[in-house]
Formats: sequence, structure tokens, C-alpha cells
Amino acid sequence: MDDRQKENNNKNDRTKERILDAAEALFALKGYDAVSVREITGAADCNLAAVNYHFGNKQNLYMEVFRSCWLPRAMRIQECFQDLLAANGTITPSAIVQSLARAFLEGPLSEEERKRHHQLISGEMAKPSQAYKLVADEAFRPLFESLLKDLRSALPDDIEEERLALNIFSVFAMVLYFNFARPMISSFTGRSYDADFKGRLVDHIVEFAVNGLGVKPKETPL
Amino acid sequence: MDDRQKENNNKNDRTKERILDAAEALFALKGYDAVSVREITGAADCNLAAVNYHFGNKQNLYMEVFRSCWLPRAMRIQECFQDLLAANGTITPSAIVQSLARAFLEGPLSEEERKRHHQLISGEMAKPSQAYKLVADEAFRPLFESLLKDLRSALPDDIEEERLALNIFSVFAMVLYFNFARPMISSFTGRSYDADFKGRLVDHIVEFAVNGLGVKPKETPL
DNA sequence: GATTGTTTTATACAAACGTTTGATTACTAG
DNA sequence: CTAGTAATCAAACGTTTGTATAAAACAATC
Repeated sequence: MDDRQKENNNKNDRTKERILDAAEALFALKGYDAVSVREITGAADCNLAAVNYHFGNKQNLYMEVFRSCWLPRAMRIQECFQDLLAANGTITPSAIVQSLARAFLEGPLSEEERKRHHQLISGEMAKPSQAYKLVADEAFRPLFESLLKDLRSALPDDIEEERLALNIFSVFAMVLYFNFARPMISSFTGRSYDADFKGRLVDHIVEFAVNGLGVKPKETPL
Repeated sequence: MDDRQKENNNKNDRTKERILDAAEALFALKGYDAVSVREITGAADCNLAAVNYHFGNKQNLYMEVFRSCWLPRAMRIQECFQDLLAANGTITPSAIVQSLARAFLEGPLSEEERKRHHQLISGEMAKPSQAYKLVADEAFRPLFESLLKDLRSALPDDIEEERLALNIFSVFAMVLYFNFARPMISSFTGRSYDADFKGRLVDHIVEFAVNGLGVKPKETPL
């Protein structure tokens, strides 16, 4: 019974996963409306009707891309952040910011994955659909809460809650912007996003944000 | 001759401008591919063929929206920034950041205009088209250069060029993110984007960024 | 008032869209 | 081998898409 089910799923998922992969790549590249079902099934090398058979309709396929492609990757990034932070020993503001920046900029994703990941969410933030709620609830909110907790423990107790939130958003802003605005940043600085430059960016983000937090907690033992 | 020309243009531009306005609103709301020519001409209350008559095709209309709607507004924002900065007297880092943040967050645009403006450029950064080059060359680059010059004069001479650029990007990151991610920020903080909150955001950006710049120039006369 | 050039109109077109259908193939279970 | 289920396929559905066309309406000049 188990074997039957498993083999069955494997067979089913063969084209189903090819469709998901092709759909994700195309949706990331051109956006939902600019991609046709024929384009997707063409890239996935399967029949036109396969999308409706496996996913019901185009919208469901789009949602499924976020559910089973985007979210797991977001989880991997977040786990990478947690690991980096844990490996850092004590939880200081600079350790938090650095772990976050590294997880996003040079984290577990391949360059191709990072591009897809970032382009998908860019499209969704520019023009939110149903997928936005999914992503906000399952990825953004938990990461936000986790950062809130970490930062609260690393900063003096008398800091107000709203200021804490704004600080987190500001760090987010930099991390996401340095991913989001890659073309512009590369063009204006004349530097490509190689390992060197990404390391430089991480250093900058850490320095800028740690100063920006505006408090000198225990991490400066002077 | 003048009158004839003028009246002629007025007549012509009547529907032409209605189309531009409707197109901008719809493109901002739903993105290029999700908007049909029929939808636009319907909203502009004119004939279907008017788009092709006045603009040649849909793509040209989209470009014209950026050329004659978006760019002038970007100029107004930038002028507002220059005015605020000039009114501030001496050019200090905090004056620069504050002027920039205020120009973008509470600047010359109405709330509706700001929404359109930001949504149009979000879509273009998420999936760049020909319009991106126009916007980068005519708006982003000049503002960037202008900020570079101002900041250079307000910071010590020994600061390296790349660091200066990264600082500008970081300030940009915050200013744009606090516009870009409004839904998320409102949802997570429970605050709506009223005058109060926007003032709070400006203060936060200034404080965070000025500390982030990490140097204590003449503006702290202590 | 006829003429000329410009704008608007109704209509048509082929192409592309998402989705449905019914036949056909592949595979499993009895 | 046969019955039955799941997956694939070619073909077609009815809409909607962007664009083209040719006639009508309009405005200004002579």
C-alpha cells in the first residue's frame, strides 16, 4: 500500500513538479499576467491541459508556486539566519544584523534561486494577490516576531516597542533593498554582485544598522 | 496662429489627457499586462481606437505615462527636497536625510498621487521594461548624484567614494521601503499612515540614518 | 458653402487566451 | 487477461486581446 502510494505520487509528481518549476521561473521572470498556460506547459514539455488537470486553473498553480516553492525557501533562509546567530555565541545587535544580512545576501540559496525568490516576492509586493497573505502570515510575520524577541533581549529594557519595530523595518529595508535594487546599485557603483561586493555590503549593513540602532549595549565593552 | 495652435492642442489633448490619466491609474493598480486597451478607453470614456490614434499602440501609451506623468512628479519631489534642504540653512547630514524623507513621505504629492507614483515604479523595478531606463537616467541618477555631492560636502573629506554611495543607498532603502511596504508595516505595527505616523517615520529615519552614517561632523558642535 | 485636415466612431480581424471535452494511453489490482 | 483508475493527449470551446480600416463627425480656411 505504501509502495503503491509512493510510486503513484512519484509518477504524478514528475510532470506536476516540472510544471511547478517552469511556472515559478516564468512567473518570476515576467509576472503572472504576462505568462500564458501554453508557455508554461511548453517549458515543462507537457500537454496544455496538464495545468488544469493537476492544479485546477492558472491561479491555483500560481498559489501553489508560493506554497511549495517560495515558502520552503523562505524557511531555509530563516533557518540559516538562526544557525548563524546561534553560531555567533552571544546575541548582540551586530550579531543579529550580520546574521540576517548574510542569510539573505549570501545565504543557502544559489544565485539562480535567490533571483527567483526575490523576483517573485517583488512582484507580489508591487501588486499583492492572494499569495501576499500567505507569505505575510507564514514567512514575514514569524521572522518579524523572532527578530523582535532577539533584539529586545539584546537592547536595553527601556526601549519602546514601536521604536523596536521601526528598527527592525529599517534593517529589513536595507537587506531587501540591496537585493531588490541590484540593477540600479550595480549600475551606479559599477560593481557586480560577486562574493567580494556582497561581503562589502554585509559589512556596510552591519555598521550602518548597528550605529543606527543608536544604543551602545554590552557589545562595546569599552 | 498661436490661438489656433493652442485651441487645437487643447481640443486634441482633452481625450489624450483623459486616456493618459486613466491609463496611469489602471497601470498603477493592476500592472501593464493586466490592463486592456478596452479597459483604459472605457475609463477615459472614449473610443477604443483612440489609444492607437493618439499613441500608436499600448506600449507607447505606457511609456508616455512615465514620460509625461511619472517624471514630472519625480521632479516635483526632487524640487521639494532641494527647497527643504535650502530652507534648512547649513547642509548637514541630518538636514539632508530629513529633507529627503519629508519630500518622499509628506512631500508635494497628494495621497492618491503618491500611491500611483510608488506603485508605478514598484512595478517597473519588479519587472523592468523600457521605462526603467528612462526613469533611471532622468530621475534616479540625477538625484543620486545630487545627494552624493551634498553628502560629500557635509561629511569629512577622507570618506571613500564607495562608502558614500552605500550610505546613500541605505537612506534610499529606508525612505523607499517605508513607502513600499506600507501594507506590511501598517499591519505589523497596527498604525495607519496618517500625518502623525508619517512624522514619526521621518524622525526615525533621520535618527537611524544619521547615526548610521557613523561620523560626527560639525553638526554636533559639542 | 465647399474644401481640407483632424479627430472620433463603429466594426472587423486574426491571434492568443484560459478552460473543457472525450478519446487514448499507462498502469494497477483482482 | 480483464476491469478500472489515473494521466496524457489533440482538438475545440467561447472570450478577450491588440490593432487596423474605412466611414462619419468635426473644425478651420478659403
